[in-house]
Amino acid sequence: MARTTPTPAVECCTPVGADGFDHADAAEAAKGFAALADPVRLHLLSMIVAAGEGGACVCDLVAPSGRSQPTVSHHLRLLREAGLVTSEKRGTWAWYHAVPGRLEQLRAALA
Amino acid sequence: MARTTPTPAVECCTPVGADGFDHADAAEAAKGFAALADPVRLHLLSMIVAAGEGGACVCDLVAPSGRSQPTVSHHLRLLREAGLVTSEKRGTWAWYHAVPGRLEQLRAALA
DNA sequence: TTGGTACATTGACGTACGTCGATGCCCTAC
DNA sequence: GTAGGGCATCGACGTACGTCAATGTACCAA
Repeated sequence: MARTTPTPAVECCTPVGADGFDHADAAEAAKGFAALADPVRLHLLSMIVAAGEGGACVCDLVAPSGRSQPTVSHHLRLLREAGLVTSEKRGTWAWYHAVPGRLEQLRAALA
Repeated sequence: MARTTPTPAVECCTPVGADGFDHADAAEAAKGFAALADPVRLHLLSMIVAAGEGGACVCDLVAPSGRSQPTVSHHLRLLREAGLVTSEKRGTWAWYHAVPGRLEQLRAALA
């Protein structure tokens, strides 16, 4: 805390009281941003978003990412756990879809 | 790469070619999001943004963050290195200002 | 000069992350 | 059933992160 100890001669400033963030909200938003804090995941997410309605197949995400298949699977899991994408298994292949609401939510946190 | 090895009977999907992200852009955006990937930094940034034109004094950021002064200093340094805030030393105190352009830039990356 | 205040830096510690090779599970084709 | 491909999980490794106590630096007041 500022100025709990003997105060210097001059006031430092007017305390900033209003912070728009609840602590729980901050933790929630931080998790979302953490999922975006890696170039590989941004790349994957951008491809999934670009795939639109139909979704994107993992088999077409591995090569462009330049990472091994297990690594891609790991990143997709993180994106899923952050609520940014959903996954669906269709026969042999796994399809990932973007969650626009979650993106919008994070964009709103940057106001 | 998908389908470099003998193809199964059915095509998996139509490859997603168009990803809006240049690799360099992705790395740049990832650094910005990494700076937002911590509740403490989100809290600090929100207070600095709320302080507006005048900026926020560090002495009023430490207590609300619930972290030690060195830890707050560390987080402020990361925010500064990510281009989200600037710092200015005025006499005894240090003032931090938000960089609205950088925030806008990251918000745009979520499109 | 001497003392105290504001902030940054350093060093250390535990933990989480990014990456890969190896392996396991499920589905499809034959 | 058998074989093979798609994807997730596991185990291991190096690195980066979040945190604090201790210390350093700059400034102000008496």
